[in-house]
Amino acid sequence: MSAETPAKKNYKDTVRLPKTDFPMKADLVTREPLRLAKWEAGGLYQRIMKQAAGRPKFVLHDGPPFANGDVHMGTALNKVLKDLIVKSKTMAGFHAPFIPGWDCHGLPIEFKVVKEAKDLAPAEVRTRSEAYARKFIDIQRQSFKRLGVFGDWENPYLTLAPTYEADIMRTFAKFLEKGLVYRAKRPVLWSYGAQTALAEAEVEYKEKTSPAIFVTFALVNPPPGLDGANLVIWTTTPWTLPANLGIALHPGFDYICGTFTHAASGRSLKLVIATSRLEAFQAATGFVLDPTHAPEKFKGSLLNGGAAQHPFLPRRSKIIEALFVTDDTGTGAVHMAPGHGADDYIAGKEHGLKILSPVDDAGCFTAECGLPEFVGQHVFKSNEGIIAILEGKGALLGNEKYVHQYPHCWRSKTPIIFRAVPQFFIRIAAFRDEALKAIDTVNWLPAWGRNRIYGTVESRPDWCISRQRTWGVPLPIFYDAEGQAIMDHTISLKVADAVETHGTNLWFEKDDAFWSDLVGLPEGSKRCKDTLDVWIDSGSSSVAVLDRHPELYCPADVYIEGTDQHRGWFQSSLMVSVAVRGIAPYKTVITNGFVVDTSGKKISKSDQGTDKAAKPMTADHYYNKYGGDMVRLWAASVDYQNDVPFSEELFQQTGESYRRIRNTFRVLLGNLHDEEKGKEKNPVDPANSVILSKQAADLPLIDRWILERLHSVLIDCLAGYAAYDFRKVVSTITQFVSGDLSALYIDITKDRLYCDAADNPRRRATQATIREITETLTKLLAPILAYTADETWEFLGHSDSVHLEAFPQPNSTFASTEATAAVEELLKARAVIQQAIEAARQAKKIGSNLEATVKLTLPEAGFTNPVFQDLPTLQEFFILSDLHITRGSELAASVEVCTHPKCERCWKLLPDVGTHDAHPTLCGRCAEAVG
RNA sequence: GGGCAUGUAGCUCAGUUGGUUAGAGCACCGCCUUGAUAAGGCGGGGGUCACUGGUUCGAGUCCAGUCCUGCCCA
Repeated sequence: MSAETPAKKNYKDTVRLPKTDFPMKADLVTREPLRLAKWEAGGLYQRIMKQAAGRPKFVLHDGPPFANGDVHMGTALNKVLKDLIVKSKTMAGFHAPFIPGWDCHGLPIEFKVVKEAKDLAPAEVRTRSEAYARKFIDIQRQSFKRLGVFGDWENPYLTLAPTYEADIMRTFAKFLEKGLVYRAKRPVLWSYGAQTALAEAEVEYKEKTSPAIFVTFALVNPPPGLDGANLVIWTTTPWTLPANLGIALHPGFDYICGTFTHAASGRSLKLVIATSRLEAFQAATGFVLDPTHAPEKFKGSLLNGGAAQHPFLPRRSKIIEALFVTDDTGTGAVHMAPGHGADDYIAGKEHGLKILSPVDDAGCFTAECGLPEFVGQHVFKSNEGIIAILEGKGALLGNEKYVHQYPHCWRSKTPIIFRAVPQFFIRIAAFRDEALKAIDTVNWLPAWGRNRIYGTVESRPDWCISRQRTWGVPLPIFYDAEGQAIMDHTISLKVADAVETHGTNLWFEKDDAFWSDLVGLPEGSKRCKDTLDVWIDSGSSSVAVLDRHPELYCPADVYIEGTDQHRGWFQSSLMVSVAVRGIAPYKTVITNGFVVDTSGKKISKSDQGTDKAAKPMTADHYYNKYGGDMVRLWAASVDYQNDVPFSEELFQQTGESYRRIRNTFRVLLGNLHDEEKGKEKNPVDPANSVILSKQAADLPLIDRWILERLHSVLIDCLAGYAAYDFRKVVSTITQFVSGDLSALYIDITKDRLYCDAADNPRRRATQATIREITETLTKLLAPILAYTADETWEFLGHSDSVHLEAFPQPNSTFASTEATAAVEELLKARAVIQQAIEAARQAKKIGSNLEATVKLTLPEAGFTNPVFQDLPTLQEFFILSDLHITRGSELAASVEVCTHPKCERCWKLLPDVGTHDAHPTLCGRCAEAVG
C-alpha cells in the first residue's frame, strides 16, 4: 500500500458531499399509507377547513360517480383532477370544501341484484340494492382516499339517503307545481313473458325467424302520373299493421313508379319502389317492372304530406319523410306504427301522428286494434291471420321466412315487443329558452362545450322521467279510482316529508290505503308504481347538496366531469336548476376526455373481465404497484381536455419524471445538511421568501440567474393552476428541474458546495438559494405530489404538513432578467465548448471536462456582457480547469489536453497545485479550505 | 348519416397575431463520470406538421374539401 492512499482518503473526508436520509427510492407503495394514516389521525382535512374559515370561498361540486364497480382509471383521473383544483385553490388562499358524493339508484345495480336471485319482492330488491351500493361506496371511498384526495369522506352525499330522496321528490313537486309534468304514452321495450318494461341492458339478442312480407298501400289523391299507384312497404312484424298510421319515405332517395307484372299469376300492379331496391324487390316477390313503359321517376319528398289507404282498416296512413329510412333492406317505404317503435314514435310525434298501441300487458290484442276476431289473441299468434287478411284483400305481394337477430327478454327468454305505455314527461319547451340563456352565463372549458350542450338542449325532446323499475325514487303520484293521475304538488310534498324520516322503502312496504290516508286522498286511490329517472336524482344535487350544506352554495364555482356528461349530468343539473331557481347551477364547467387505449379505442368498465383484462384498468392496480403520487402525477401530466391515451407502458413514462423530480429533491436536501444555523428553521416570512432583497445584490451571477428562473417558473405555475392547466405546471417544473437545476445549476455549484470552506459566502449563498428553490418547488408541487411534497416538506425541517401552507408569492427582487440575459449568452458559448470537448472525448484525448484546456473564440461583435471579462466565473460556469478567451471572426472553441497537475481534492487541473507545503497535492483554494 | 371535437419525431405533447434551419420530455444510439451512483453530465440519429387543393412574397399556423379516431345522437 502506498503512502498516498491514506492522504487521498483524508481529503475525500474533507469534501462536503450531500447528506440526507431522504430516500432515493420512493417506496411509495409502503410509505404512502403511513402518511395517509397520519393525515387522517390528525384530521388534516378538517384542520385545513378550519384554517381557511373566513377566506373567500371556492366551491367545486362533486359529480357523483355510480356506486358500482371498482375505481376505473377514468374515474381516478376525474377525481384527481377535482382534487388538484381543490388543493390548488386552497393554497391560492381560498376556502375550498370538498363534499364527495355517490349516485346510488339505477338499473345497473338492480340488474346485478336481480340476476343473483330471481323473483324477489320489490322491498327485498331495494334492500339488496342498497347493500350493494353501500359496498361499492366503501370500496371507492378507500380508493379515492388512497389517491390522496382530500374531502369530507365521512359525510359524503348519497342519493339514497332519505333526506336526499325527499329533496328529489320536492324537486319533482316543483315541476308539478309549475305545470311542467304531463302523462302520455310512449313505446318501451316490453316483455310479455315477465309482464314488465325492460331496459336495454336487460335485453339479449337471439336469432328469430319472422315472416317478412311486402304489403301495398294504395295512394290517395296521388300527384299526376302516379294514378292508381301503390306504395309497397316491407315488414317483419305483420302484427303491428293494425297500428299503422303512416308511411315514411326518404326525402332524398330516388323512387320510381311503374307497372309490375307477376310472371306466374299474370297479375299486374302499379307500384312505387326506391330505385336502389328495385332489383331486390323483383327477386323477392316475382313482380317485374314492365320494360316497355318508362317508369315515372321522382324524389321521396314529392309524396310528403300525402296519404295512402290502409289495406284492411277504414283509415288512411299519412305519408311523411324521415332521414332514418335506409336502402339496405325493404322497399324505401317504411311502415310506421308510432305505438310500436322508437323511430316511429319520434317521427310520428314530429308529424302529428297518434300513438296507437292496441296490445295489453300479456301481449294480446285489445279492442282498439279494430279487428274483433283478433282481440285477446297473442300478437305473435296473429301474424298468420293478418297475412291471410292481406292476401284476401290482394295487398300481399310477397311472404318469406326471415332470420334475424331479435331482442329477447333476459329473464323469460321470450321475444320482446315494442309497446306504448303511459309515461310521465317534463315539458322542456316551457323552459327551453330560459335554459339556453342560462348556458351563455356559464364559462365552458374547453369553449366548445358551450356549443355541445347548447345543441343538445336545443334539440332535446321532452324528458321522459318515469321508469318501470324498482331501485329508485318512487314517483310521488297517485291515481284516482278511474285510473287518472292526480297531479297535485302538495300531495307529492306530503310524501316527501314522510320519506325524509322513514326512507322511500315505506312507499313499497305500506299499501295504498295507508298512503291514501297519509296524504288525504279518498279510499280507492292507488300509488304510482314507477320510479324516477336517475338523471333526476343526480340532477337534483344542486338542491339536495349545494342548497343544503351550509359550507356550499349555488351556483357552484366549478363542475368538472367527462365529456359524455354534456348530455348527462351537466344537462340534467341545468334543467333542474333552471326549472327550480331560474339559473344555471354552475359558473364554470370543465370537461375531461375519456381514458382510451393506445390505439385510440375507448376502454370501458364492461371490458373488465373479458380478454382485455390483460390490460389492467383499475386504479388500485396502479396505486398498489406504483403509488398514489404516480397516479396523481399521471393525471396532472395528461392533456385531460382531450381523450387520454393510456397503457401501463405509457403510465410508466410518468415514473421517469417522478424519479427525476425526486432525485433532484434529494440532492437539494442533501446539500442543505450543514445549512447555516437558523436557516433550516426559518419561519416563512411574510413575503414567503427566504432570500431577502438586501442579500440579493451580493448573490453571484449563477445564483441570481437561477432565482430569476425560479421567479418565472413560479409565475407560470400559478398561472397554470389558475387556468386549471396542470400539464403546464408539470412541464414547467419538469423542465426547470431537468434543464436548469440538474444539468446546470447543481452541476455548476457542486464545486463550491463540496470543496469551498463551510462558511465561504458564495457557498452559503448557494445554500440559501437552494432552500428558496426547494421550498418553492415543494409548495408548487404539493397539490400534485400530495405525498412526496409532504415528505419533502418534513425533510426541509418543518413539523407540520405542507398542505397547510399557501403558494409562495413572486419575489419582485428577481423579476428582472439581467442574469438570465447573461446566462443565455453563456449558454451559446457553452454549446460550442461542449461540442469541441465531445469531439476530444470521442477521440479518447480526454475524459472529464476538467482535463481540457479550452480556447474560446468570441466574435468581434456581440458577447459584450461583462461576465465575459470575468474569467473565474466563466471557468466555473463552463466547469473547466483552464480557459482562454480571444476574439475572432466567429464563435468557436478548440480543445487541448490540459497540462496542469490535478488537485487531489477538487479534481481540477490547476497551476497552483503543489505550491502549498502543507498540502502538496492540493490547489490553493482547497489547501485553504482544509486549513 | 348528423352535431361537437381531434390528427405535429417510435410514444405523449409545445408551437403565441402566418415570417430564419419546426421544439420539449420519454424511448433509442455513442461517450464521459463513479464525490446525486438502482443516480448524473455531454453529444447524436429521428418529422413530406393526416391527405388534397386554394389564398399569400411566405402556411404546421388562414380557407375549402377528403380521410382517421373519440364523445353524443340518429
